[in-house]
Amino acid sequence: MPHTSSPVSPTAVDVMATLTDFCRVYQQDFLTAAQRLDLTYSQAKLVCLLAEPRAMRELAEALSCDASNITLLIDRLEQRGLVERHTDQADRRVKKVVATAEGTALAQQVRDEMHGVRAALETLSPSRRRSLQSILEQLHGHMTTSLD
Amino acid sequence: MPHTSSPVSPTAVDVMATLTDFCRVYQQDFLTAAQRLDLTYSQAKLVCLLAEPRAMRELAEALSCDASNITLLIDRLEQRGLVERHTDQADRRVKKVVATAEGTALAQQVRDEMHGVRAALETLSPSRRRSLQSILEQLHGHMTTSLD
DNA sequence: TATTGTTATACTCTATAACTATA
DNA sequence: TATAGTTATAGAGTATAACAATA
Repeated sequence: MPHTSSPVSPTAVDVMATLTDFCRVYQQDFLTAAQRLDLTYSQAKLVCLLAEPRAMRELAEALSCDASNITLLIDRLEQRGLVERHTDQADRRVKKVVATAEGTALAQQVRDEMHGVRAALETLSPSRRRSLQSILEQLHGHMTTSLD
Repeated sequence: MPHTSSPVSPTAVDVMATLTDFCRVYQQDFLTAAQRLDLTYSQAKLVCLLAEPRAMRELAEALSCDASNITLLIDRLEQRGLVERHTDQADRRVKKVVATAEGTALAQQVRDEMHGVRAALETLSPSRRRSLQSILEQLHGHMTTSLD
């Protein structure tokens, strides 16, 4: 049951186990960063998603949760002055959620607080970094297009 | 504000953005797989962690939540016959959680149900797969040792 | 005394269903 | 009639604090 690197190429299953371990550590780093900034996990995810304005419905999709939950989550972020609701004039049913300056700054702080991931990435040589970037883009592209 | 691949090597910040996107998709695939098997997110994580017996305390650490929460989570898994508690004879305060045959099989099913990640990994050439494996091991190793 | 696991409690997250306002 | 967002509610996850059993 090979789990680590071997002279021959690892199978997709081997890589998946490694990827699973890595994503667990990544997620933990994200959670810790969020908590240091007084954000729950979902709040931090929302703030980081709001690089540009998004409808409530889109945010529910991105968090893969029911749309009804977004109301309260955004309520709390709005009370903290991190986001604002703007009715879409093209379709007055839609509310676009927009990050305020504070919200945008906090999203950046979340990323900055992910010391573990950041430091680990700094240990990569430029060529390995380029390689990782390229492979992740291939994987991500394949996974998102296959969902359409 | 470069986000995608470019002729020069991407910075750690560039790669981090890509990694964030990828981990979000990965996590969603895991959640969907868990829900198809009637497991909550935390339950699925626990089941997948129990390749070998672990103390309640260790599980809390792995899920980075308070130890008190593990009690109810394990209660539910135990009621479904997926895990068992065994008092550690070396230290009778400790309870080791052990996956049953059904629990082990279900953990494997969770991994099998992650079609998106699996299919994406299948698109990698052997050399890129080997490269990804090696890079992830470097990153994971760096992040876990820096936490000690 | 310190540690493991449990219980009780309160807050947050999440899904479901019923409602409103717009389309 | 269909859709975007809201409200109400119930079930699950989580942290805090206090407790029993064991070390």
